[in-house]
Amino acid sequence: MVSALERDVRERFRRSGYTLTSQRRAVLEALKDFKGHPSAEEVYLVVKKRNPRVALGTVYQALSVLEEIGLIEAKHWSESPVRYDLNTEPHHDIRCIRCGEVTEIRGVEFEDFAARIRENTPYEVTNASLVIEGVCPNCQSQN
Amino acid sequence: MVSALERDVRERFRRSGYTLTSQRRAVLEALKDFKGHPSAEEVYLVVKKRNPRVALGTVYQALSVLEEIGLIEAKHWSESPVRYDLNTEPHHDIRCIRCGEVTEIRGVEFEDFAARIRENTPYEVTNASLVIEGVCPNCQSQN
DNA sequence: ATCAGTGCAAAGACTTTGCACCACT
DNA sequence: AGTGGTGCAAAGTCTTTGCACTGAT
Repeated sequence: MVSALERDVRERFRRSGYTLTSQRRAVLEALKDFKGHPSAEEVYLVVKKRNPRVALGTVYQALSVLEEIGLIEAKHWSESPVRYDLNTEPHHDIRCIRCGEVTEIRGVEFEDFAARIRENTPYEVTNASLVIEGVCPNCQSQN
Repeated sequence: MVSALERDVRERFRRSGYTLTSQRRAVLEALKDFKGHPSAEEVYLVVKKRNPRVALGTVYQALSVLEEIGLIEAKHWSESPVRYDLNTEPHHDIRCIRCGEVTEIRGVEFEDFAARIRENTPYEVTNASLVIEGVCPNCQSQN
């Protein structure tokens, strides 16, 4: 059976005009398998295991295409490298500023809030996301 | 008369243990004067006009100290350089992905939302902020 | 044959670091 | 004289770019 995600992937590539290449698919697979929010470098390492010929530059390019067509989301936390995740259910993540662990936050509804933003600006909003950082329970106890 | 901000500045430096040097003050002044959200480089250019001997590295260091003690806020939009603003009234900014213009969004209340976040995670939240991007009216009309 | 996509290396942008010097205790 | 801060340059990290090559229409 072809999954809904699979159909969505093909559909988005078709509409965008970009080609669904094996490298781009591999990046998507790597993101699917990766627990947490890998950086481009981390995605690259996973992808390279299966196909050692892929270049880091290609992974960057693939991530940028996948983000552009809405299949993945880029997270800009305050430490440097951009991290990515599959754009499935809307959800929010918090990242520990000590150890870097990323955890999902449940029970917080963002959509009404995003709607309010759209009502209150003449901009055409393309991205409204949360950056949440803190200290995880584990690191708190190590004080 | 010594302004409230001025008192706050001294107080925060005192509590933090950092020294309120002329360079750090100059960075703060530059941020006060700058309309919009300057990058470290832009702050540096302003500061250098008054004191040509300051180094870019010092500006980076000063910004990092000022952020740490809560006097300024760092904004991580999706294009690369971090941009800063004075941490005065809570407010939200949207940045045009075409021209880079930053505009304040009014009429959106974040505090209840932030409280919900705190309730729904075991992390000690140190930073919860919004990244909002879009296309400004001016750039929309240039399509 | 064409043309988007790729691999590779080199360049680029932004930021941090190391270290000698400085200024204030 | 000791300690945190500074100026400067060099190094570092993350990302993009140029270009020749490849692979699918």
